[in-house]
Amino acid sequence: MLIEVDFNSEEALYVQLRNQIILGIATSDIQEGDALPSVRQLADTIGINMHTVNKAYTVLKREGYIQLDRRKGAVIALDLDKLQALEDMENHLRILLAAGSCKGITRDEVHALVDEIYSEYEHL
Amino acid sequence: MLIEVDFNSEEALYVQLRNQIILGIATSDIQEGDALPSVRQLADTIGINMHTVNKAYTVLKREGYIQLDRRKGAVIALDLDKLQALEDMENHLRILLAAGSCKGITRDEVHALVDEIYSEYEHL
DNA sequence: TTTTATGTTATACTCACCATATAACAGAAA
DNA sequence: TTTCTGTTATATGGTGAGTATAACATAAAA
Repeated sequence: MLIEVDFNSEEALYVQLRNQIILGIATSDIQEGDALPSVRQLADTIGINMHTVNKAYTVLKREGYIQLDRRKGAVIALDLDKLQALEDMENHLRILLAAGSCKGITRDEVHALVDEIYSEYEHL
Repeated sequence: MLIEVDFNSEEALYVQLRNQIILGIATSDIQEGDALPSVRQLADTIGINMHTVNKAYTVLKREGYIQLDRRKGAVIALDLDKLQALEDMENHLRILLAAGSCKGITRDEVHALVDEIYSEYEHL
């Protein structure tokens, strides 16, 4: 799996890593049981510090996306706390949709966007 | 319009202000042409520094939600750059939906959430 | 005119977070 | 034993958040 980082982005590096790995899981680019590169290896590949990768992995572990195994490394292991996920999504959507609504984005247009994006996550 | 702030939140105070004002516009709590409190007045009301409110207003101005008038103060004035808004929403949704998809949230459940939230923005 | 309130700008300070650097440890694989 | 792993600790430079104080030009109200 290819992981890239934008050093000019306002977003923290470890957040970019976290997001890209979540995207990789959603698009089935990496799957349950697959191992991610070691913190030192990934850090060396993209040219950043080991601790930055470690922080991304720690966040992903806390959020229930991976488990850290001393033998296998960081392994994709999804913790399906769906209620929590729904609550998180609702909180984020409430702000995001409010901003869109102010800008004239209709409910139907949001539905179309959701369909378009979700179709990227279902081409099994 | 009631504006509250959570000092224990991880989110920056000026971001909380920005979000609440956008929510206020979306729910028609405040409307085009309405004036927001002055930076000093709002800062005094919620017990924070003037510059923090000023930063929120500056962001809202840059994002096209208000215009700052020396006579009327901060006035709601929507700049409908819909293309930019759609692009922003798509970028945010791509991450948000990926996380949800990993957690087992279906496309239909997202649609239901969108409908539920949008209905709060349309009870004119 | 004087007073008051406005947005705006400048500077400086504390605090927290980000990213880095170096180092060390215990456990497991080669 | 050697090597690699995750993990932890400590320190440093940089950046942004929030506050504090101050000053300015403008415009409304007295």
